[in-house]
Amino acid sequence: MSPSPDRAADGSTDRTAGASVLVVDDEHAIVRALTAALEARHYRVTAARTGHEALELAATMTPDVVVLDLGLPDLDGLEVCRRIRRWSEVPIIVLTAEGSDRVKVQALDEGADDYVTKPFSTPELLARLRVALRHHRRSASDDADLAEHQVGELVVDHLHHEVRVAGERLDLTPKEFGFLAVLARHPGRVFTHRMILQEVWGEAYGTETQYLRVYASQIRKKLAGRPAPVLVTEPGVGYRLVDAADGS
Amino acid sequence: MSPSPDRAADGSTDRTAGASVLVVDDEHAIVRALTAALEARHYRVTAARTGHEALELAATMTPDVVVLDLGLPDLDGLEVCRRIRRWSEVPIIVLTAEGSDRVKVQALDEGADDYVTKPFSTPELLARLRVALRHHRRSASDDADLAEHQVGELVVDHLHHEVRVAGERLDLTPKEFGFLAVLARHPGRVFTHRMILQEVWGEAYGTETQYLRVYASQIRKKLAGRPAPVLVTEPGVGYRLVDAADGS
DNA sequence: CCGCTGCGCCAAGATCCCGTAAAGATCGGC
DNA sequence: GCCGATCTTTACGGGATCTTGGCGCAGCGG
Repeated sequence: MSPSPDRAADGSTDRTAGASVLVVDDEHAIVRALTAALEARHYRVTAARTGHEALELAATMTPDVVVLDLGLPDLDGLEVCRRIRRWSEVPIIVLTAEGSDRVKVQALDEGADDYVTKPFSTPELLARLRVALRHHRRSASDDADLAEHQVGELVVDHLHHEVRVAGERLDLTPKEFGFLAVLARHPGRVFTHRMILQEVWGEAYGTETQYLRVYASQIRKKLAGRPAPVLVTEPGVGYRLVDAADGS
Repeated sequence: MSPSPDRAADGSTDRTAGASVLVVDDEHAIVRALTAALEARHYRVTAARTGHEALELAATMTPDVVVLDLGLPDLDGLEVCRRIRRWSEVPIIVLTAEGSDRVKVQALDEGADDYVTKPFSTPELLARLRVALRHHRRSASDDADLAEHQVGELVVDHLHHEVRVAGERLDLTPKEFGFLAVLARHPGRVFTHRMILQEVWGEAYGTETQYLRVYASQIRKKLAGRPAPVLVTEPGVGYRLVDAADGS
C-alpha cells in the first residue's frame, strides 16, 4: 500500500491504544517497569501479585490481554493459564525466567498465545502484545458480524444494513432504519421515546417526540400491506414492534 | 472452553493435525529438517525457495500457516509478509538468523504473528505453530482470505494487484484498487465510510468521506459500459458492490 | 359541553449528503 | 528539475432526507 502516516515505525500509534492489560508478576521491579512502559503507550494497566489475585482480576476486569509470569508464589503459572482458558479466550502472553523447552511448549499448549523469556526486550514484548491485541480484536469483531434480528416475516440485517420483509428488500432512509432496528432488537418490548431518540438521533434529542410521530407514520406506510409486524404505540410511553400473527 | 480431549501433553495429537504448512526458506538443510519434523506430525508440507514462489504458493494453495525465513534471495522477507497481508490473514511465523530487535518488532507490526530466531528448538516451533493454527481456526469460516475475489464478471486479483472485467485488465490507481478490493471481499455487503477509509487510507482518515465520493465516481466511470457489478451507495452509511445480474 | 393533551398525518422549507468537475499539491521517474 | 500520474482539496448543483409547523382527531377531565 501507500506509506500510511498513521503507521509509526514503533507502532506506538495504532488501533490497539487504550486497551486494558493485566500484568501478573510477583517481582516488584518487573511490574513497575512494565507498568511504566505500558502506560507510556496509553494502555490501562492493572497488576496482580499472586495467581488467585490474577484469576480474580481476569474475571472482574475482563482485560484485553494478560501478561503472565509463570513463577508465582501461590499457584503454578500454568495452572492460572489453564483456569483462565476454561472460560475466557483473552490472549495470554507468558513471561518466564527459565528457558526450558518443556515448560515453553507446555504453556503454549495449555492455552498461552505467546511466550517471552526473561530478560526480555521491552520493544519486543510490546510488539508481541500488539499482535495479541490484533488477534483478539479480529475474532471479537467476527462475533459482532452475526447481528440479525427477526420479527415474524421482518428481518433486520445489520451486516448488509437492510431490512427484508418476506425476503423482499425494503427501502428505508437512515433514520427509519435506525428506528426500526432499535425496536426489532427486542420484539414486543416497549421502548420509551427517550430511548429511541437518544439511540437514533443522539444523546441531546431525548425530548423531540414529534420526530417519532413523523417517522412512525412513515414506517407504517412502508410496512402497510405486507406480512410484516405492526408498529404499536404505547400512549404516553413509547413504541414497540409486534408480530401481527401473535399477540405478544 | 471445556478441557479438550484433543489436548495431549506433547501436542502431538490435536485438532491441528493435517493442516497444510507453507515453509519458505532458501537453505536446503532447514527445509529438509522442518519438512521431516512436520510430516512426522502429519502436516501437509509445501516448500518455497524464493519470495515470489512463496507469494504464488500462498495464493494458490491457501496454506493454514506460513513459516517464513526473512533471508530470501530475491525479495525482502518483510516485503513478502506485507504482500501476503494485503489479502490474507493466514498466520505467519517468521524465522530468522539475526536477533535484531528492530527487525523483530517491524516484522510483528508488519503482520507476522510470531517470531522465532535461529537456531530454533523444533518442539518450540511446533508448539508455536499449534498456537497459530488454534487462532486461525476460529475465524476460518469466511472466504475473505482468498487471493482472488469474483463478483459477476469482475475479478480482483490481490496477488498480481490487478482487476479484470470479463478477462480484460482494468487500469486502476492504487486507491481505486484498494477501494474496490475492500468491497469485493464481501459482495453485496455494506461497508461503512469509516471501514473503507481506515482500510484504504489509514486509521486516521475515518472521517474524510469526500474522498469516497471522489473515488466512487472515478470507479463508476471506469466500470461504466462493461458487464461489471455496480457500486451502490447506501446513503448516510457507506457503499457496497452488487452484481448487476442478481439483487443480492 | 368544552378545552386540553397526545397522537397521526401532511407538506413546505432547510439542511445534509452525494456526485461531479476541476484546480492545486505531491510524489516518483526520467 | 521537469513532467505525468495520482492524490487532495474546493466548489457547486441536484436530490433525498430531515426538520418544523400546522391541522384534525380521539380520549379525558373539568
